[in-house]
Amino acid sequence: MTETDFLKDYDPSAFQRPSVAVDLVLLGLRDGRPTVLLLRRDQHPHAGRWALPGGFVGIDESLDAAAARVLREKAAIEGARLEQLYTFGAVDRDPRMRIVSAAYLVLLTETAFDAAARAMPALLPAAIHVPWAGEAGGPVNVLSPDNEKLTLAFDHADILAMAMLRLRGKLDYSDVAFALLPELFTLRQLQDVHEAILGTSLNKPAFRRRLLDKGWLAATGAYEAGTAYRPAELYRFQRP
Amino acid sequence: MTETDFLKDYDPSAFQRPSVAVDLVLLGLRDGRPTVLLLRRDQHPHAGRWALPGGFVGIDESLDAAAARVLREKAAIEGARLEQLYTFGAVDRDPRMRIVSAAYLVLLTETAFDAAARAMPALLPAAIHVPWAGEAGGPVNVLSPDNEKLTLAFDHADILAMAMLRLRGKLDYSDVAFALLPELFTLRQLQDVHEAILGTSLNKPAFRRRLLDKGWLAATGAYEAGTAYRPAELYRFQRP
DNA sequence: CGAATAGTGTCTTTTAGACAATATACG
DNA sequence: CGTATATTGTCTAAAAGACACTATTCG
Repeated sequence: MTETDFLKDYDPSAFQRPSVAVDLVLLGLRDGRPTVLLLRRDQHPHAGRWALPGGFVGIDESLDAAAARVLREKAAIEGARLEQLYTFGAVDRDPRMRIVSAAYLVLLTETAFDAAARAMPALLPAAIHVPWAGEAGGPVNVLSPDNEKLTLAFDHADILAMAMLRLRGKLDYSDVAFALLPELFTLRQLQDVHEAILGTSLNKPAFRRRLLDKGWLAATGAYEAGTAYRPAELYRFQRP
Repeated sequence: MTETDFLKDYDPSAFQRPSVAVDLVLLGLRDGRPTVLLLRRDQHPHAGRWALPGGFVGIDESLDAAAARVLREKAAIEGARLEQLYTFGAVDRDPRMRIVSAAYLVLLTETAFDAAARAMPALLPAAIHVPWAGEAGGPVNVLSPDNEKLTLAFDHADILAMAMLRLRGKLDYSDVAFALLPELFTLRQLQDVHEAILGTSLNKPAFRRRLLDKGWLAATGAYEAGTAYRPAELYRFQRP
């Protein structure tokens, strides 16, 4: 190792550093479709485009803590589950300056999603349409409430595509689906969540069997109310 | 948004920034066991402990490019496949200064692994022992060639544990296993790789059926040579 | 031929898909 | 009772596990 390398390793303060940021994918389901909360940029660059909420990471703040803070500041949400997704580090991803950004995924129940949209009127709930491009995933379309196709700022479309892909991949070995549902839910609601994330329809008896066999579901004996037909039993998620 | 927030968003150069680094998990198989290449630290902090090769990310260098450069500089490897693993951003993960580090996984064939170990004598090939702690993964043990348990520097044991977990998770829907094998390989070698990563033994006929049915394998008609018994046919990996 | 491992056949068990029958609510 | 959906039963098809049998090479 040369002297220069040595110094470089030991005194990186002598070198210019990238800024470090976090970006949040706030994901919920609306009308049975995956939906994300976006902020409209009104400044250069990408003025007029829609962006994921984000913020810089403080020098005394872990990545996770920064994500939690941004969640609080920009969406008024406390204590939701944050999961790191991927870190985007292309040199030119932000034309203003070099920013390395760790993307986080936050899964919201319908209640939490609506509360955030109400508390922060600047947040636009935009539906995500995932064209079925095979297992590999692919670019996603983002639609405004008026069904207009939105253009996202920076590389945020890539971030969103990765979020959807990750979600699909984790669907049947993790508890992500339950993070999108309220405490009590019916098996049909659970199946709807799976179908929305996968973008396919599933066989009902097989789905029930499979999920019940996992041992993650506890029947409550209570039933949904206010339906015009036979009410479904309510279940609760319970760690295996 | 307050004036302060506005300035903070627009002029982060006024704030202290974390350093950004990459750390590499250089993974191969030796004697049928997962093995990682480590560097011994001889400076404070964690002097005497073993660490993953790593380096700082330049201001004009993407994360991926930095990982490729470190791979070249510290392991003399060109053009291997790099896959981003996770970004570690705890405040105190390095006592010297705030460093956010993106961990990358590099899968090496036995040939490439040995070449790196020979080209860079400082690199120690350390066997990874993954105690079977269920699907969730867990801490891993790292053993020197003399079978002594090594203590890793910083949070590098966490990084390694995550690498093994990721590897296991991707094993049967991606081509990771083939990245650890030479161009031509036997089905038994492929099964050995799977067993080493999973830490379990697999059923031979079922394994063959499953892998052949994926359509990723092309029989070459050639056979291994120099065995004291019936030679196995050589296969090649071929995208589906 | 004996030893060692490659490769295959087949039976059983498990899991998933299809489809329909039964059950229960509301009005 | 009619309608709409929940829940279950059952048949079939596909996948995985177990185990043993045959095949091929070396010396």
